[in-house]
Amino acid sequence: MTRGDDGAGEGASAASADGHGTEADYLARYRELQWPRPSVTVDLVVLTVLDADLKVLLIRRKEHPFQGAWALPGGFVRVGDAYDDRGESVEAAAHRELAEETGLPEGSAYLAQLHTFGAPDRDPRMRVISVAHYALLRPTLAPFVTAGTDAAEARWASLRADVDSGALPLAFDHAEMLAMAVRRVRDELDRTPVAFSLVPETFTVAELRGVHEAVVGETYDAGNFRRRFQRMVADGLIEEAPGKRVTGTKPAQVYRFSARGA
Amino acid sequence: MTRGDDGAGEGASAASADGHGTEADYLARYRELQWPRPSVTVDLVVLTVLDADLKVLLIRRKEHPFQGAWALPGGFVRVGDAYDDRGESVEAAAHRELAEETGLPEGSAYLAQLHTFGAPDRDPRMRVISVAHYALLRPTLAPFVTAGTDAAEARWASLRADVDSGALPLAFDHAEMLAMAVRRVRDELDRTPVAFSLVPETFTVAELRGVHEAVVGETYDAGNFRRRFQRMVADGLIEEAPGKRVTGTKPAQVYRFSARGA
DNA sequence: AGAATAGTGTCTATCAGACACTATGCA
DNA sequence: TGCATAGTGTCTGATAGACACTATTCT
Repeated sequence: MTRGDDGAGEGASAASADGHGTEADYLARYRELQWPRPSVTVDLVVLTVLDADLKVLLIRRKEHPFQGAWALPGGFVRVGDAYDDRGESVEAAAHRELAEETGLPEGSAYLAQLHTFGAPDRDPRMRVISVAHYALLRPTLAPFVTAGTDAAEARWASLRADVDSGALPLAFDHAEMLAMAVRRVRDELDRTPVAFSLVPETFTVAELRGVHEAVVGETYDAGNFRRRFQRMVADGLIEEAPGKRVTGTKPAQVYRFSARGA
Repeated sequence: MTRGDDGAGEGASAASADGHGTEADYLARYRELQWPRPSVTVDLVVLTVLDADLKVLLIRRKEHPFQGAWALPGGFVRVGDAYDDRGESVEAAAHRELAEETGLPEGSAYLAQLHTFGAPDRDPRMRVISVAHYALLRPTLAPFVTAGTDAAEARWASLRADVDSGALPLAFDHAEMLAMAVRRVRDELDRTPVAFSLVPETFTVAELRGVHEAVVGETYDAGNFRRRFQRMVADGLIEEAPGKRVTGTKPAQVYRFSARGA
């Protein structure tokens, strides 16, 4: 790049090409300058597993564009006036939106940044750059979600049955965001403890296996999966919890995630 | 979130609360509205391996703030007027900046998005959200880089000797970006073919091993690494290239990356 | 008693790590 | 000739996958 338009760098060289003067002087002069700026939003891929099926939270659009279509929840990052009031961080915006869209208190779900989508025409109204995030919600909390959404219609859509089939086409580039989120979660499933964000606080071996199967989309050998599970117990990643899970058959031991594990 | 400020969604509900009318009408009215927007930049963590040492490209800042400090190269994403002229995509901005900062033609390096940094005060001048990327450059191209950078002083800094030691403190939140980039590359090294972006077009077993060692920061058993290498040959990921690499001792077979591999 | 799931054992193939070793070209 | 590096062989332990099997509880 040429001098004068680097990122967080020398953007004010047109106002202060020599770079002299105090920093305070510099900042004061800096505000005189204005370049066009994009709107910045966060979009959320909120995932859970219900009925052994991977689900995503979708909102029905009431406005143009894509009126009536389904879309990922999201919202603008609040930037205040961008100078004296700087507004919220991107992370804070994502947490705030997640709480607002689900009606659940902040911290109810695992939330992480996914990817920033910045194609010039991704929103027909104007230039919008969106920082996509993914959130993993326990199935025990999922039923409470729609209640929290004010006005807008919301639903848990099945990835397999509703989205991949094309029955529910998504607005904007949200299909791409969703696909990337699923790919990411699949990838992290075997390398990070994300799976524990998709089961109840306490869970059985079969329940954890069910989450893996729903996310990856194929079945696992129950015996082999149990051995992996046992290793996690041995490593201190998982610990026994009191009680048994009563099903229609032999009750199963319940476990909980142990944060102090490897 | 509440109606009226969702991300790429219903931002115009204040102007068109009923959602009726044609989409064209809607877009026309939409432009009347303005909220404060952040500046958006791309920052680049450009990495290479020289002398068995992981290096990062740094630029010396000539302006406030952080005048005289070292920083990652970067620049604004061009958004045109954000309406009729939408400007470039974030990816295009990253590629453009990489070419401008290095003086190398586009496509000379592997480039991927890393993470978006959006703390409200990360730039003291104003609200700036930066989409950080990382780029992996072959060591054979690295020496040509500084020549391409106009005016600004640039250097290949050693991560170990210059940055981690604290000898070269970085401006803004660039240390965090750098740390995240290194973590990411380490992570991908064994799961993706990124290592092939850090060796010459043709390379020996020892050269590829050297890249792994420089990135991870520990030595590998030569014999064991060779077996991994051989498996990649067997899988078609790597193929023999003509010629031998002449060193001070026994010449070594050279190989090349084969894109059609697994 | 029978169904269904919880939970165990075993065999094989693959791979990482440790390490001893041979082969070859240059100084 | 000696040395440094290229390149090979072997052993062990950890793990994934396939699959057969036992144990326990509910209906």
